[in-house]
Amino acid sequence: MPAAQTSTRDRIVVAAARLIQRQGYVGTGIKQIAKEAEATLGSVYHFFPGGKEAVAVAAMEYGREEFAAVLRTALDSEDDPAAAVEACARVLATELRASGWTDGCPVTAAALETLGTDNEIQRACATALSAWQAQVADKLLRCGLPAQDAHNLAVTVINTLEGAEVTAQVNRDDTPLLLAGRHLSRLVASYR
Amino acid sequence: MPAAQTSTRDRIVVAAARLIQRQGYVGTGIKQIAKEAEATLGSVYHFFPGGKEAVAVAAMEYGREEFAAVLRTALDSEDDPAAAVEACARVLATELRASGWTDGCPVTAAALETLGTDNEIQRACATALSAWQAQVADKLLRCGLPAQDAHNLAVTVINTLEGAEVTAQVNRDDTPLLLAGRHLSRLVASYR
DNA sequence: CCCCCTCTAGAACGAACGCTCTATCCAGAG
DNA sequence: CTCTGGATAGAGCGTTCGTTCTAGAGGGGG
Repeated sequence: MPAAQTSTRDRIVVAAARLIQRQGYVGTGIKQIAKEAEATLGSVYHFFPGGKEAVAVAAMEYGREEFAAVLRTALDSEDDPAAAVEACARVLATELRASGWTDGCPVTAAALETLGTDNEIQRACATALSAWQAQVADKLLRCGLPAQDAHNLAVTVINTLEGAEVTAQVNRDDTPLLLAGRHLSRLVASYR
Repeated sequence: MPAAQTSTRDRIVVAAARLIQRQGYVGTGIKQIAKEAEATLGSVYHFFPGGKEAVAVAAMEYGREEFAAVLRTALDSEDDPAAAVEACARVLATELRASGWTDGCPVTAAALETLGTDNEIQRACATALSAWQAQVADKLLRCGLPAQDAHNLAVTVINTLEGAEVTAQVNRDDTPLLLAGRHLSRLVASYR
């Protein structure tokens, strides 16, 4: 019984989330997940009879909540909506750099790999993106922006952060994220 | 000698580019590339002794030029820089929809899958992103924007389009791209 | 004519894949 | 104590992976 304290199931989900975030869905093997989680193959299939796809769905949900928490903290750290959006970009930049540029968006890679397949993973990724957009929209609404503007802006805010994060990872440089923060901040301010 | 007219090498590169764009680098097999290109495994390794990675690098370069051509046409279709940027988003939306939401950015998936590996594929992806940014920056410069603003904006323009395209693919809906166009247009206009 | 070189063709290899299966462990119920 | 069922453990299945290798097809120069 290694790596006690946390349940085996949780360790599997966390390990899967981290590995898929870094190597994608196809590039991550079930055996690798088991090894990283200090579990065995039998345990993985015990908790996830649906196999690799079921593990990935659980991992996407975990990643969604993890990222949502980061977003919430950043959004709540500033009263002004423009400043709040910029804070999100700053936090992402800090965390990405701290991870050695490896831990980007937890769902993008898996989403792109499973595009044509109409599966549960796609749905989980879409749900995550919607949830994050809703968080930003909620903040903008509470700051008094018109409903339509708030929802539209929230979509672009998340999308720009996603794109900037990818570029930051590829270049191993957080400038794209910081620029995204500055530009998004200016954009949001222009709607006040 | 099936599928004449085009050289075997070119068919391999084009097929690889399309497959990697849709399924990622890891998810695309060498044998699948050969089959799709109507070539044999021997031909693939004849033209690309470097193996799968060499094929992928050539595919990334092809994708870079293909996307650059689309970008060039869109940017040249409008005089006003804000309108030009919005035209890019519109063209991407049209093409993405026409492909059945499968043909997104030709390098993002491969870039994310090979993040920690410090290989040629990473370099090819970074080069592609830089090239596209340079095209946008050039347009903004020619429209009279200050050099610093033009270069910074170009980074965010490409990143936002990338992120919006991913969301559009996941949701099978081009709204994210159209919103990106509107917001980027407004952002660019605010720097005039 | 033959030689040679580019390109095509696909069998075969070891490794890794997702998954199934049986066996074992062990805490708690009776 | 025995019994039971959730949890753990990993060998082994068939398949596919990237790669290597040998063999042949085809055509221009000696």
